[in-house]
Parts: sequence; structure tokens; C-alpha cells
Amino acid sequence: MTSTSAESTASAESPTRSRTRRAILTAAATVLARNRSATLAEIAEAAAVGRTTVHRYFADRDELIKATVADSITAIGDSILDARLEEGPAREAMHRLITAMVDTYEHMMFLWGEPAMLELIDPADNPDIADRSVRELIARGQAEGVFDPDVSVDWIQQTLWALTYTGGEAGAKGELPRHGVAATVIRTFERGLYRGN
Amino acid sequence: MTSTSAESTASAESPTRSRTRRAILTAAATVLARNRSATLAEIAEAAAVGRTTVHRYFADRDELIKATVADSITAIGDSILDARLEEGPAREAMHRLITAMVDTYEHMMFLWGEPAMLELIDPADNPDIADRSVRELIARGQAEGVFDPDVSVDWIQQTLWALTYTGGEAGAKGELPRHGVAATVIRTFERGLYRGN
DNA sequence: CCATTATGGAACATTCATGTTCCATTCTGA
DNA sequence: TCAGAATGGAACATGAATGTTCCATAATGG
Repeated sequence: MTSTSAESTASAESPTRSRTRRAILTAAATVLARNRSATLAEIAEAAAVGRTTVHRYFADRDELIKATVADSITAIGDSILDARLEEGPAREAMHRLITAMVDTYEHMMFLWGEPAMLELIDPADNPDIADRSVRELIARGQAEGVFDPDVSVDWIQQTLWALTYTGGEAGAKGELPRHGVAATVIRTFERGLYRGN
Repeated sequence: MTSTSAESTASAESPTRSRTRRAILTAAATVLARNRSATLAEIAEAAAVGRTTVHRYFADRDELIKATVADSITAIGDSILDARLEEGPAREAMHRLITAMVDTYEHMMFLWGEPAMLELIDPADNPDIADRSVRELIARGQAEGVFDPDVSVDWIQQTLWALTYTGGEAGAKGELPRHGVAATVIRTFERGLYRGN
């Protein structure tokens, strides 16, 4: 859905422009994740592009940020949809979801710091099928007796984001082996950090 | 320790000035937590103080931010020390820690968004006894067979912050009852979100 | 009640990110 | 190879936040 429109937009401009646009968006997400008040010059530099070029693609700073937010939402949404959460046992679906999220943690990291921006996006443009399918998975898991039924869907979802984010950061810092991030997050998600006795 | 020096600093100035300084620091933490690029004018307004007064207390914007970071670290550190993590069973100590953290979540929320600022603080000024005692508690718990021994101390600590932060936010949004936040965080920390079968 | 301390606000200078224009240069694709 | 597309960079205008100064007023505390 979102990716379809993105592709059609992309094919409307030359391959060169398309690549440049992508480079700017990626650089923006990376730089802004670390420093929310980063300069356009810094973003341009990170994208290996002149500041002028940035203005050619995005009139406003605001427009750039909105585009970056939208791009991240799309990226995360697509990878969630790829995980096919409605298929198979809830537990395995959750494993796929966590793995998918960890793989897009750069986008998550950026979005995490933009609580105000999320509301800037026109809700109509963003049906948020992805978000809904996550909530449905959680509810399904609770109904199937797989997830803790004594806490809310909201809580499980937010914990999920928090753990994924933490895992992604740990991986980026080298505190966890790249391939072990998802496994660790899953382990903690499922069993917590208490050993019992 | 930190609080001692803070108090001695405080007692060096008049009660009036001390209260004003405190109001500014508190307002700064609150406002900046929500909007990292908030204006000094906004902070001044939140503190019910003239912008001029802010400059009287903190020469730079940078100085204000550094002071606010330091203040939050001190506040969190103090409440951790109050929890007496070295006493009693590790599990109970962890309960006290989580409860203490949840109670200072406003400071956590501010610090969470200032990753770069943490490094701005002179490490020499900040022995971080609190941080060390948390890590010691975790290690002790692992040694006693209470906490998961198959993940690192770092991971447990970071997960702890993430869950606490998430809980604090949920409480602030009214998604969790105020008094239930700590209990929910503890439950998730210990058991995770998977039910077994 | 008075001297001192603390504050608020206006007015002003300064700095810096932003946004725009223009032109020379490089790149791309036919 | 050649025309059009795309870019980089300099130069400039603008606006907003910052930082400073000054003075009148209010609060504090002895």
C-alpha cells in the first residue's frame, strides 16, 4: 500500500533524483535520531550532498522532517506487513515481528524521538494497518493463552517497542552481537529477567 | 554525596535565590523533556520567571542544560541510594529500585532524550556511585541465581531503564493506574510477557 | 520601616540556521 | 559526443533565539 505509492512516486522522477532523495531521507533519519536539532547542513553533509540540493528536494525543514517521519513509518509498516502476523501460532508470529523490528531499528530510533511529529502526519494518509495488525496479534495471543492476559494490549505493545529499541541500540553499540539481538529481545520479552529459583 | 554538595551550594545563596534556581531547573527538565529545542522564553514562562532572570542564573543555554542534566542525575542517584540496594535479598532490592525509579520518572524522561548531554558532564564530578550500585545488585542477583545469568549486566540494566521509562510514560498518559505502574513494571521485568502454556 | 536583594521588562546588538538566487561544473543518457 | 539534467557552492536576505544592558519596581529580612 504505502510502498506502492512510494514506488510510483519514485518512478515519476529520474533514477538519479530518486537515489538522491533516498540518500537525503536516510541521512536525515540517522542524523536526527542522534540529534533532534541537527542542522540542515549537517544532514546534507551526512548525505554527501550540498545544502542547496536538500532545499531542491524539500522546501522546508518541516517538510523534510515530515517526509522523513513518513518514510520511517512506511519502512517499519512494510516490514511488519512482511512478517505476516496473522499467520501461524501467535508465538512464532511474535518472533517474526521482533526480528523484523530489530532489522529496522534505525527508523525506530528516529521515530522514538519524534513524539510530536507523529501527530503531524495526516491520519487519513496513514491507516496504520501495521499498527492494527500488531495489536490484533497481541490480542490473539492473549486469547490463545500465549501472552500474559493480565496486562493490557497497550502495555504489551509499548514494552515490545521499548525492548526492540533497547536491543537495537545495544546492537549498534556493539554490546550485543549483531545476530544475537533478536534472540535476546525475544528471550527477555518471553521470560523476563527473573530466573525463578 | 552529590546531594551534600548540592545542599552546600544551595546554602551559599539566599533562600529566595535557591527557590528560584530550583524552579528554573524543574521547569527546564519538564519543558525540555517534551521539546528538546524549547526556547529559553518558554522555559522562563514555565518557571513563572522573566527571561532575564534565567540569564542571571545561567549564563548560557548550554550551562542551563548542563545544570539540568546534572540535577536530574543527582535526583535519580539520590533516590537509588535511598533504596539501599546492598541490603536484603536481591529480588526485594530490585523491587525497591524499580519503585524508586518510577517515582522519579520525570527526570528519567528528560535524561532519556539527552544522550549527547550525558557525555558533556565531567565524569570526574560524577563518580556515579548510584550506577555502580545498580550494577552490583544485578551481578549479585545473578550470582544468587535470582536473575537470568545468560544475559549481560548491561542488558539487564538497559532493559530496566527502558521498562521503567515505558511504565512512567504509561502512567503519565493515564494508561496505567498511578499506583499500578511499579507493580506492572516489576511483573514484566520478572516474568516477561509470555505465559508459558 | 529601610536598605538590600531579587526581579521584570523593554530595548538593543549579535549570532546562526534558514531559505533563496545565480552561475559554473559535473554527470547522465541518448 | 552533445544536450539536458543535476549538482555544488558562493553570496545574500531574513528571521528568530540568544545574550546584554539598564532602569523601575517589588519582595525580603533585619
